[in-house]
Amino acid sequence: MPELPEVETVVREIRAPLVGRRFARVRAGKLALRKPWQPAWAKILTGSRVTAVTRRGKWIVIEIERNRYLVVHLGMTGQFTVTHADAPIAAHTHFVIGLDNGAELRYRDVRRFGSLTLYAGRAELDASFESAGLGPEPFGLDRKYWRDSLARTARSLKAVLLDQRVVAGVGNIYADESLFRAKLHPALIGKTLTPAASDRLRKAIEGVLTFAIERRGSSIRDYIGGSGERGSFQNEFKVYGQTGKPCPRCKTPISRIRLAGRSTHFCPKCQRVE
DNA sequence: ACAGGATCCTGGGGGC
DNA sequence: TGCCCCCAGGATCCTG
Repeated sequence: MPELPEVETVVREIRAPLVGRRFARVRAGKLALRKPWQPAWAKILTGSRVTAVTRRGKWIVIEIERNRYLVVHLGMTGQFTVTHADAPIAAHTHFVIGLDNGAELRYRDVRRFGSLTLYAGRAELDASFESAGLGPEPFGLDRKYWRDSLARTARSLKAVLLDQRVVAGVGNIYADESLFRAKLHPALIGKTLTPAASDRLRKAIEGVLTFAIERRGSSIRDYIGGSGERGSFQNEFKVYGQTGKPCPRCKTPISRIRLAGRSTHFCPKCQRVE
């Protein structure tokens, strides 16, 4: 579910209630997430103070004193919230971390595609991102890097946008919305783009993500922010999930195809194959 | 190198 | 009400 705007919203909303607090109690559920949780990690976390909360691509990084990093991925249905301890614990809640002021950090994930992992040190954290080949953040992307990345590949633009090694943070919603904004067909082959079209796409990604963060992300089914409230960018979709509805620019019905293994939405008239 | 499919999971919605 | 099928903000592995 969550792509960069949703993850960024969670990070912004859990940062204030977490930074400076100590983890007082860590309770892990029995069901496994995508990466196995080591029971020993609970002991390490207990009593430790949070020093920072940041984001890298779709990953949440919670920095803890003594050089530990709790890294969280929300998968498709992950929810990461700070709530009052007396709030009822929803089904599919896999982690409850009590804070020293009585609040609770909770991780809920219906499909369990997400993960929580503890890294012992910055080097280990960096190595994990590096071994995955995680690409640069989409904001302030180097123009030449982006042009070259496209010029080098015979893959479709949709496939490139979804590839976290090329650019980190874009997922299915924002790939489709970015391609619409840039007026580029999702099936266009990277190496066929003109430099101008490449630049247009780079700026479209930034524009769409920035706007989506302002709207606190998209809440379609499961997503909620760190404070538990829904986002509203789902009300701004131009093409994602708009199959058959009129294109906001030219009124042509929005098409839906399967591309790079994912549902792909676009305007067959505005987004030319060129 | 790349496309496509399967996999990990659970739940919602539509059709019958 | 039940059943079956398809769908879902992701990542990764395997085959051809």
